[in-house]
Amino acid sequence: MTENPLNCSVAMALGFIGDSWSILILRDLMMFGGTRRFEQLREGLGISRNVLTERLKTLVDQEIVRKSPVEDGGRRMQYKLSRKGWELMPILVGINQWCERWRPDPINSAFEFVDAEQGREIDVVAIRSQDGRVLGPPDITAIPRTEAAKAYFTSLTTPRKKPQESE
Amino acid sequence: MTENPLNCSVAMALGFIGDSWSILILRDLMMFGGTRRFEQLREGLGISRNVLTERLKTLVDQEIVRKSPVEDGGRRMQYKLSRKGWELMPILVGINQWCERWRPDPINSAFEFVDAEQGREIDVVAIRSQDGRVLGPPDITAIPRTEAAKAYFTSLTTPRKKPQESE
DNA sequence: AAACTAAGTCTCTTTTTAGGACTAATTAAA
DNA sequence: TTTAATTAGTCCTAAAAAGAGACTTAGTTT
Repeated sequence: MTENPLNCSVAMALGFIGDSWSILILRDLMMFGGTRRFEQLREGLGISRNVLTERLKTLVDQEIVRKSPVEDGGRRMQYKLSRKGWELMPILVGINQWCERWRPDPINSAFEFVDAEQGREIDVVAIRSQDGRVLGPPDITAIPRTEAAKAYFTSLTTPRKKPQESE
Repeated sequence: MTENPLNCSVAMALGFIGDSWSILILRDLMMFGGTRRFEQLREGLGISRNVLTERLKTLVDQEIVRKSPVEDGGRRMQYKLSRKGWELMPILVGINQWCERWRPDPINSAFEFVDAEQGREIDVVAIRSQDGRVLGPPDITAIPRTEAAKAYFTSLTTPRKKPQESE
């Protein structure tokens, strides 16, 4: 991926989590309490070492994951989700729920996230209004905040030159 | 990406939305009411034609996006989010909110999603219990549902052979 | 009818990924 | 305490994917 004219947060985030491995690394970390070691991740995901090395480096750079020796001064390393990393969990759970909802076969999912307290099901990850109503597509609008974003809206909304509405 | 030992929904989904372009294509579609045309997407995103063609094909295959001629029988095409596609919106909004929360600079984001009714701010996309409490990391547990997932848990939790706890 | 445009396709180059072999520093075992 | 194994990588090569841009073709405008 090169440059994106509208350099929004999403585009930025996708710079470091917008590949399938990074999200799966985070999934594995979350599934196992937030901490895993290099070889566990590699074996679990079936990712090649060089790519895992590179992905972890990026995640550490972004402070999504922290790297530290298992014992002080040792060479064994562990990778641990930071708070910032943990806060991506709604995304993961959201993807998981979306898949469940739309998968063609009704077999159960490999894993499920539950409310730890008594193992109860969690609610659906959704967009809500301030007063708690779940909002669907027509209820949500994207509004541009920066000049660049406004330009993005106006310059590209008309597919063909139709400058007749000049008022 | 090749195979992933734990073939969970997330891994599956990342097979078709786990690259940065697909998500950005969806972002653009969502920003513009759900419908865009090839050239608008290409120009807006700065993606090369061949890659856009390929991405759209995958999204159409997955029924996340629908392709249809602008006029019946015409060659001008439009790409339109399906319901399945729209339901990825919480993911997008979640990523956007996460970015806002963790960005180092306090400049405003390029765009923002708002409650269309009176343009009010929306609530944070979060994981909630059935009774509406926002759940944080320690309150959520991943539980394996399939045999494969259970194996994934047990086979990989111990980094080294420590078979002394054989009971 | 001529010019233009939209939505691709094709080709070539560069960048990423996959798959392994190899390595240095520990750690564990005998 | 010497020897064997393991961990967390690096390095190399082949294969796949992405990027840039020229070219195509049928439908649209002028």
